[in-house]
Amino acid sequence: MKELAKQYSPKEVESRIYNEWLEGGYFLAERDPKKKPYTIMMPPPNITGQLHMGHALDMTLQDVIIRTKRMQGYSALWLPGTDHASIATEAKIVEAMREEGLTKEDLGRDGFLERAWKWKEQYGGRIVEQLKYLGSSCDWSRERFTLDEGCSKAVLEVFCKLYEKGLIYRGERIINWCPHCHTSISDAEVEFEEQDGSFWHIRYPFSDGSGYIELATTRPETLLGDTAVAVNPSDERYKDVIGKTLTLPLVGREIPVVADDYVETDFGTGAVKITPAHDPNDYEVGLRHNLEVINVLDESGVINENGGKYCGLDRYECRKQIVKDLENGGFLVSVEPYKHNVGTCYRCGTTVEPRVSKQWFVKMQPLAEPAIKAVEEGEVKFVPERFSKTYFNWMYNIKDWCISRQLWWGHRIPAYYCDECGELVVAKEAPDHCPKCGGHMHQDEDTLDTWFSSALWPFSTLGWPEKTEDLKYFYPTDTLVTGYDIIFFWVARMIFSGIEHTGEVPFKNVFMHGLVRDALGRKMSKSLGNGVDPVNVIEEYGADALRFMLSNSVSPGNDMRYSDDKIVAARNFCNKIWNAGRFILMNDVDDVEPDSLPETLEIEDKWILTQLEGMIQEVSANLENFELGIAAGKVYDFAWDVFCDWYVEIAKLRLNGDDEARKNACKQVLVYTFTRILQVLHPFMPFITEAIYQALPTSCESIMISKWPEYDPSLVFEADAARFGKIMDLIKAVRVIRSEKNVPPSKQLDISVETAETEVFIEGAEFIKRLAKAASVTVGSKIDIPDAVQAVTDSARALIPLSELVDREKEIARLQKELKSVEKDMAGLEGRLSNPQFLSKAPENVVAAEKEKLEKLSSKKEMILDSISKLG
RNA sequence: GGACGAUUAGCUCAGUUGGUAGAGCAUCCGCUUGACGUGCGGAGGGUCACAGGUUCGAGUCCUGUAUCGUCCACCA
Repeated sequence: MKELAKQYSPKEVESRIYNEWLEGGYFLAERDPKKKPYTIMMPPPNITGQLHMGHALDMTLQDVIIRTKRMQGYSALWLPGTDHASIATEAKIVEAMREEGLTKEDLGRDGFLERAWKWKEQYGGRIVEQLKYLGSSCDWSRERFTLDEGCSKAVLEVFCKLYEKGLIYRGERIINWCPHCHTSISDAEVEFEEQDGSFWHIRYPFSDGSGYIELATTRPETLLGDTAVAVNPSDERYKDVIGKTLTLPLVGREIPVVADDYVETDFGTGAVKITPAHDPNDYEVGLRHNLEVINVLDESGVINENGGKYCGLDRYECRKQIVKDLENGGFLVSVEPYKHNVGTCYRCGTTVEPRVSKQWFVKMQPLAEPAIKAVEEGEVKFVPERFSKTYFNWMYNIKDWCISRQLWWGHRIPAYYCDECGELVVAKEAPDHCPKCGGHMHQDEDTLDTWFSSALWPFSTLGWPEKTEDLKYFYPTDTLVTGYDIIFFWVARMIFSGIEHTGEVPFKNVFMHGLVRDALGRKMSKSLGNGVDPVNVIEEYGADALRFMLSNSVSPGNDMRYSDDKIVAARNFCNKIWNAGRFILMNDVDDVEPDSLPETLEIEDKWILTQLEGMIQEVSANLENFELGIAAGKVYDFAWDVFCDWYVEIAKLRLNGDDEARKNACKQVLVYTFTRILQVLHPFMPFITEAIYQALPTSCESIMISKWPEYDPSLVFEADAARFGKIMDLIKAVRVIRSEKNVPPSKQLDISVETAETEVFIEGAEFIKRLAKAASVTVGSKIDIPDAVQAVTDSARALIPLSELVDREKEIARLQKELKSVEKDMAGLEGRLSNPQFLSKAPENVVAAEKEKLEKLSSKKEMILDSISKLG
């Protein structure tokens, strides 16, 4: 007989079992032509990162799905990997270097990259190890890294292909510049944040001395780059000044007044200073009016030589100085406090500066169109569906994607320029010399946006652009699991990339989840210090508890809260399962034939099997529809309330009895049912279910490769289950009486059951004895016991002679109260059933169900009335 | 300015196609019950944010309002 400890201790089993899985090779996905593939690509965590609750949720959901599919007979591939996260990683390395007094330039590009790779070796493995603590069943043999050889090859291929098609171009545009990260960032990487600022009203004098124009700005320092003032052509106030010349205060530059529809007449003064180099709208105006573009900021946000005497001042220092000078010069009219949205860098939070510079872009329009269509036509489905709206909204208004970054850590842009003639060549391999003049060529200094390589993840990881066997078998993938926060960054870009480069959508389903917040609903963040480290939680409560807590409280697309209460509840559930297993094993089940049922099934067996089948059917459907939280809840209820609290308690009757045949039959049903509970629970709680499974008599060496239980209608016994339900109802009713009358469990009762269905309760007498603590159970169609307390159900009433406890008045009052509630329910039902509209319009089965309810209630009412009359 | 989400028991949240509300935790009562006190049995507690509408019937569908939250846009 195998024995388990009284309490489940995760630490003792988790690492052992994970290693067994690894050794068994169960995570490896084979290209089995007899099986259907099911593929999930893991959203690659950043190499710099540590596992946080968001990862834990994301990974748990993926593991639940992939484990289910694997058990369901699919060739299930969950491909893991990490992301080089160019900007985030480079920032961290630069920061570390700064503590040593080093800059990037000190090391040079090669030296820096060497250091970055070392960093990757050092920290890249950490998060992977943490994924293993969680129990993640990824195919580690296929682990990838966005900067590895294969992914880099895919990036080169894509870049060159898009360039040849004219979908990648280089040009001078206004882009978002992060003065802290020293790089351009894409529109998606800018986060807007409401800030308190000021609105400075300034007057720009006309050059001919005929007065001035008043305008307002939130960024006075950009005045240094002004090359015009714009007004709306239809604005009566400024009709006569269009075309006149102004003298830019402090600078003295002559700038024109131009007319442009972009200017709103009812905002501010109706006149706008135009700084083409440092504002996206102004840039557009500048293009329309052929204005000069004067860049006044350097890469750190410091005023450059174009700023004249302000050169060398930080942008905010300059702002103060300019305001002071404007005031002294009499140009400042007024200052008002002003709340406005300021763009910040999503990585470092620094206020971004729009800046004109030469960058590489992806032309989005032609790529977006088929990607929109794929979602519209349901080739890619969002779960929940509403996120497709977010997706469409972004895709319909898409702008070209700035992909060049002034960083070193990343895929270097495969563009080469001739030192002599400036000729540009884009090629996978560096050309020896200029094809035009034979001159020496040098490579573009910039690298690509990290999301450029992530966008290729679903196929670059399978070997694309080679037509590998893996690619043929596992692509397109099935489901992407990720948070709604990266729809733009990643999901959308994977969709158009997949379609463009492979001709197929990269995945069929996008299962979105929300954020894990703290117990108070706040975002977990470093600055708040409210983050909960999943590794600590695993150490304290076990990976299964964490996983179950996360999957039990998830609902698609919604945020969730982490709380200690929930994790404790999940831990307790683990313990419950553990002890159920322990109980079964204590009953000497080694010889039980696995996966078979006894020839003779008793009523409680038929009942539990009926319940089991229903649960299997529902949970399988819920999992199929990505309703993981509902699925987890159902297994929890079934395992705890149905199996442990009822079936196991009743099983003890046979297990403690002398009839060996019945004993063995009971063991068999116990093992059969519990094994299926473990299997259905396994995707959620892989470790504990494996530990118990291996101790049980089974036909498979590991639960994770065992066959998922399928709904078997031959094990559904509705009539028997209904009869058993009547017995349960009576037991519950007696328990209520016991509790209300404060009858201690040690006091055994003599219970008489009066019922029209005597055979049901004769069959259930033993159950009633055990679960309602009765010394004897007498069943009859007519029972007359004076001074009995009565427990009434739909189909029977239990009479309990408790003369010493019976206070007639109180008992009558109690019954009267119950009568009232029954009558209330009946009134509702009768009302409906006497409504001709209801009878004619409601579906038949609904009407029949209502009638049945009413019949039950009315017989219950009769019994209560009878009880009252007997007492009175 | 636009879009979306949330609003259900004291707290955290379920509620799958409309059939008169559920769980966990918390509270209260009882329990040395031969798996488990990380447990067992029982109880109390909700006019499902508000106002209309559709329907025989609405927590569930429609319209509007309020509060909170998120995303997008960015009027200088």
